[in-house]
Amino acid sequence: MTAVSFELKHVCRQSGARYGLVTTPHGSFETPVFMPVGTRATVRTMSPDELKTIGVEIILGNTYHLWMRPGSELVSELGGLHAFMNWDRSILTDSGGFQIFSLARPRDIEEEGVHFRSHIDGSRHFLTPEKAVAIQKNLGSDIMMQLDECAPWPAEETYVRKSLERTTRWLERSVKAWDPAGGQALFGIVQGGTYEDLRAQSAREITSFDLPGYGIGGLSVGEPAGLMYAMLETVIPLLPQDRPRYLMGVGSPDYLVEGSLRGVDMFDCVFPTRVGRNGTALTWSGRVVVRNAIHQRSDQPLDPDCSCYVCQNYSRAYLHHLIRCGEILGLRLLSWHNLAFLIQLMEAIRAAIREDRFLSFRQEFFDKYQMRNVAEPGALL
RNA sequence: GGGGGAGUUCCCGAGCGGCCAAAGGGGGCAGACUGUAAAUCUGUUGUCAACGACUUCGGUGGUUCAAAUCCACUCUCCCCCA
Repeated sequence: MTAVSFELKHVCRQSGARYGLVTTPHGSFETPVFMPVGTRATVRTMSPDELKTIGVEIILGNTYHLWMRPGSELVSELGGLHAFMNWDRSILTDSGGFQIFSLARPRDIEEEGVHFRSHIDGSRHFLTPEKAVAIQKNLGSDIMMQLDECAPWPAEETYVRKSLERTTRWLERSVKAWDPAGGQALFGIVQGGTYEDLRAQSAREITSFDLPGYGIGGLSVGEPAGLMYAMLETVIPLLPQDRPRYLMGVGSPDYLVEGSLRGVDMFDCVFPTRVGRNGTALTWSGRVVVRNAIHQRSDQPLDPDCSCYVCQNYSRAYLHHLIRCGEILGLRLLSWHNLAFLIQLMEAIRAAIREDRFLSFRQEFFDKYQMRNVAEPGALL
């Protein structure tokens, strides 16, 4: 019995998009799903109870950050990440692969692993595929990610090939370090930059390992959206139907719709929380920069069609004021709304897939969703 | 009444003959943010017919090729002594 299982429940007859169910030792959730990011054992500004109220069923933690502070042994000693942070639903932990991309320099990466300077105190550390598994074992997440190398964009083809092939070798080592009967799943990660042949090569190599799920990494790192969609169209047909596909680090509402259409089951992103802390709300009409002066006197909610606590209780004018003041409640309420909005969006996506009308839903969505900022509250009507 | 100090662009505050439309900060206006070194970062912030021109540094009048910067008078504020 594997720790994490996936059941493909329905394929939309109109679009081919998937609706499924993932079960972990900490519960089940329907897919496509959005997973809020809680890098340091907390989704910034949000309590676990609030996340539950919103309807969040799985969140992320980060291997690199929790390794640096407070340390994975300490988390283990206190009963694992679930107990430590008082979150009894599912947790997926990232391996530190993204930190290779954002923190390490190219020459710090070698075959054996990657050298890091702690961003906290500057101390030197060495992360290997085996160590990433060991740390995640201490954390006790439901889904562990392999240590991978996320190449930047743009990147030379030769570099991307070397990096994807190393990611495959790192997966082999990760699998050896992993105990499939230990209550935790391990996902491999497809890389390959924006080269179709390399993406296909990586997908074949990674899926040669029989795993509970597969991540698609190295996308949404600055490349045009069209390129990302093309890569998904290359990779996803090469992934097994009966395993969840996780598009790492995505994303914005439009990406979630387009990713779901192409067969992605799981998404995660810091976007809603970060952008919220910086004064932007996500709505059915597009992005609303509540920080902007135009909302100063608006008694309207962020989104009239949103059922979240924030939209039921606070005006744009008040949120504008809180953000302008730098008040903590402002950061919280915008994070809250943005997460709640994405959860509602995913619910709507799943419903449309189940009811075989996802292409229609997508059309309606983009008819209303402006890719640029929405200034006037009236534009919501 | 006597002595000393200060008035700078929305605010605070540098500048103390030319390289000054005037540092820096705040505030304002806008942009970015996608497996979180991000409650962060970036641009912009006198006017205009705008790679040039014009108006600004309490006021007025001077000195000088040239003044926010020097001189005279004047207005306002602060401190000390009586």
